[in-house]
Amino acid sequence: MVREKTIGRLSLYRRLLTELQGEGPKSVYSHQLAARAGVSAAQIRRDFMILGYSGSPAQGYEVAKLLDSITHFLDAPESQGAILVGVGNLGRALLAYFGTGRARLRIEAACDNDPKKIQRVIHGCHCYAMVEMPEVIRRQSIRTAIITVPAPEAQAVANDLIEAGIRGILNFAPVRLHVPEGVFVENMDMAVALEKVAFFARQHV
Amino acid sequence: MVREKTIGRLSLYRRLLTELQGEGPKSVYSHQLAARAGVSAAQIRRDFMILGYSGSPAQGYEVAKLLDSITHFLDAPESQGAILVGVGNLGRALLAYFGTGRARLRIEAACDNDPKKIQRVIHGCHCYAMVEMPEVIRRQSIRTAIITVPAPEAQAVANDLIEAGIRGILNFAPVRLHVPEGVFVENMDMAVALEKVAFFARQHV
DNA sequence: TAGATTGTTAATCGATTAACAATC
DNA sequence: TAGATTGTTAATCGATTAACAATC
Repeated sequence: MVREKTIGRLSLYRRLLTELQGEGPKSVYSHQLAARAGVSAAQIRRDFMILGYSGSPAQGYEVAKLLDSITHFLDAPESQGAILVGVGNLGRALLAYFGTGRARLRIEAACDNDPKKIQRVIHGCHCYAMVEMPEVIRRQSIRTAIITVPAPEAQAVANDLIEAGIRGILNFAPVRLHVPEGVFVENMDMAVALEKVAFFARQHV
Repeated sequence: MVREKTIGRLSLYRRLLTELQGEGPKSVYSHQLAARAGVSAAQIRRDFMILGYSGSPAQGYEVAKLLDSITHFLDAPESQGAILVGVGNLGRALLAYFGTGRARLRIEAACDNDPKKIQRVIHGCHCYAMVEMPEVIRRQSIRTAIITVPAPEAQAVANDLIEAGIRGILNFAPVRLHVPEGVFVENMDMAVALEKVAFFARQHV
């Protein structure tokens, strides 16, 4: 079983390597990537072990081959889409953010229950009514969802999503979701994050 | 030295306890809070040890006293504000999110270099020009910042913020910031988070 | 008392780092 | 070769959980 943190780092390495590729160099040493990623060189070499691609002591790692290996490891064979539920301020911001094309994962559909939003295209993404959600998920075989609804609605939305076949949730609502075994939830709790930052800002004189 | 994760959990407990208080009960057992927080009861008892408030085997923890202890531990004696840099889609969404009053920490000022935004009030928050930033930070003695500028600008913005006295940064730009010792950075890397979710959504059949 | 929960230590678990022979 | 880097194991570090006497 691959660990959560490793996957996060691989995703980060991929972005850094893509940037690096634009700058010219064909190969890279672990310590060079380490400096950019804010991670130890040993950690990086260790992470790369699971990719099945080896570097050489002389040249380090070939950027292109490394990128291929990471992509092969991280991405689905077929392209994979996500659905966003809750087209409020934050939801719209995320549609704009992931709609830029930089992102590897496309948000293929959005849902809301505000009649003013339903059947409109917002930041390039079609907004469906909540009742249409299960059908959209099944039709486009979506497995990943982003929850940006208000806290009191989040659990109900999560239940419906899982019922419709979603197996991974990026949750922006400030609630801990209860989900069955086999469903992965990543919480982006911005209030907690900001309080943490404020706390440590105060510690460091 | 208190650990990062502990602070995050305490912040979460506080929110859950505030909700609980609204529902009536005067006291709570560790295992009840555990169920809501998605954390083990032992972990919770361990976290509470640092607060200096003890529960009783008979009644558990008094909700009101527990809240007081957490607030005393987490919050600054004087109220503390934050500054947000980069009033794009995400920046505006965060101004709306933290402007609702639910949040304990107020965003007291925003900055951007778009003339259309400067000197306007956005979601209740005044937007200053970037050149005014250091003065605003010093005048209002702000120590916490939120970065929502595009990736290429993030490091330069961070440097200016730190120069002006910021000691904690909540970073939404997809870059690892290089900061001197004594400055705390929390990265909210949404692209990495979504890729992680998509990966594990695929694992769990 | 009997039973459940607390505070706290010891044991476990997992993740990171250090180290080093093998390699180019 | 000499020197630096790789893949990989062993050692370290830290965080979580289990356990249990003390308490109500």
